[in-house]
This record gives sequence, structure tokens and C-alpha cells, in this order.
Amino acid sequence: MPELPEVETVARGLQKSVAGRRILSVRLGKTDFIDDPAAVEQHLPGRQIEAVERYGKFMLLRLSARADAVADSENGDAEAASLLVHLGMTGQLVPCAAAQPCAKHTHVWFGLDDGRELRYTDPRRFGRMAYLTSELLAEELTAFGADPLLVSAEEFALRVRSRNAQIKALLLNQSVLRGVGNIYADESLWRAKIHPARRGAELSKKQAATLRKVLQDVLRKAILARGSSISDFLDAEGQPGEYQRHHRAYGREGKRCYRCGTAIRRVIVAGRSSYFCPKCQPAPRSRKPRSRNIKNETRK
DNA sequence: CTCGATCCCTGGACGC
DNA sequence: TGCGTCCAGGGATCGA
Repeated sequence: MPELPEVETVARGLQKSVAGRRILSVRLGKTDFIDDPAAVEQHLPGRQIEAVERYGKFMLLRLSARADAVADSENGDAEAASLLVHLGMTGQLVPCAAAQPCAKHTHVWFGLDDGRELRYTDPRRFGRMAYLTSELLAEELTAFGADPLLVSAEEFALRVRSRNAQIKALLLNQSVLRGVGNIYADESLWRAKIHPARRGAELSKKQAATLRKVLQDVLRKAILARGSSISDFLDAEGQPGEYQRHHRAYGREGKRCYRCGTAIRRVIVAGRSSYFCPKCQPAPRSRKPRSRNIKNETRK
């Protein structure tokens, strides 16, 4: 469930608490979510965490070159690199005292130069971790779309209105926009009064402009509230977020729409639970793939 | 290329 | 109390 606001919250917390620290050791448990576990074990010790940034739903730990690396060494340790971390559904990356008991499902321990440990915990292991050189990282990041907070109105409209897929699927597609997940897709569609099953190409320019605006507004406010804690999201300080109190659609099936009082409904769109107000967000006409006889097509 | 379906994984909620 | 079933959903993959 960590989406852009939650990842931003964690990244900011880690920037404060572990940027500047050096990684002294790496210990791994289960590794099926790590691209190349041996590379993580081999290349991280000795590197300093220079900064923690967010890219879409990823966190990037910017790593210094290894202090002891020989300039012409061929293993890449004389160059800066990054650790890419995706929290998946249930991932947490939290610094704590080394003596502190380990949470269940802790799979990675980074020993830091101040005696603490940065631990990665992830019960479902939907997350991802990868050690990447600058070159591989750049390549990796080309697969992703625009940052929803930075995208211009023109580019947003282009990315959405040129596609026939359902708007919900487009919002969730990380190669269209990077960082939007199920909660903030539903919240922004409710605010824009757009049904999740509408096609991208179906949106008017005005609707696209409205959707971009409310999406940015929702994401900014969610960041200020330190994200939404639905089940177990906690930030880098172990604090829950507050934005779930502001949800207008997500998780509100059967409850009354804040605008019109109609019961919020839940349907599956793009394979995901989608919450919407059937009155404020009118459904598109049911699609009859190949019938052109619209005139006589009255539905009983 | 585009789009939709399926699968991965575990914990928690719920029904009996 | 316990057992079975379903659901949560980001994203990789596959087939049409």
C-alpha cells in the first residue's frame, strides 16, 4: 500500500535519520525479492548513504564510492551507486538500535557506523531491492512515466487522452505516471467526479485538467499528513500516517458520499477494488464491442 | 503495441 | 477454539 505519499514520507524520514551514515555490514535472510543478493552483500559494505530520495514508489539510497576502492578497480566500487528499494505492499525500512529485537519477517540488516541497524521487513515480500550502478539505474528509471506532482497539464492530458484503457488502469500504470496506487487513484477520481471505468480517450480536456489538479492536491495533502495508514504502514520513525481520515471514497463501500449522500460502491476495475459514488461519478455506457446500431439499442 | 487476466505472498477478517 | 475461505494489491508475465 505504500504509494507516492507514503514512500515520500519514509524517504524524508530516512534522509534525516541515516543520510551521512556508512554501511559497515550486510546480513540477508530470505532474498527472493532481491535482484542480485550477492551484489548487495559484496558492494554495500564500506559505502556511505549520501542521500535518500524517492522516485515514483521507489526509494533510492545514493551510495558513495567505497572509500578503500582502488580507482581503476573493475568491480565498480570506486564509483557511486544506488540501492533501489520498493516497499511493495508490506515493506518497511527502519533504522533501530542493533540490540532491539527483530520484527518477524525481517530479511535484510544493514549495520551502520553509529551502531544502529537499518532493517528491511516485508511479510509478503512483494517489495524489491537492487544494487545498481549509475548506468544500470538510469536504464531502470527510463521505464517510468511522469512524476504526478511535476507533470504539466499538457503532458498529463496527452498521456491520458491518447489512451483507450480505463482511466483507473492508466492512473495505476507506472509507465504513465510514477507513484499513484489504488488509494490515491480512487480519491482523485472521486474528487474529479470521473468513473474509474471511463476510457482515457473519453475524457474531455477539462476533465483531464481537473483530474490532474485534484490528483496533485490529494498527493500534496497526503504528504503533509505523512501518508495513509490503512493496515500497517509506518514511516521511518515508526509513526502511522493520518491521511486515511481524509479519504472520501477508498474503503467506504456502503457509506454515504460526502457530496451527495449516495452509498459509495465498490467494483473491480483494472483488477483492483475501486470505490466510487454512482451518482457523482456516472458510469460510462456499457460497451457493446461491435454494435454500431446505436439508435435501436435501447436497454431494458 | 495495447490491454486484460493470472499469479506471487502472508496476515487478518469472517463464517461455521 | 479452530479450520477453511476470501481478500488486500504492486507489478511481472503471458496471451490475444
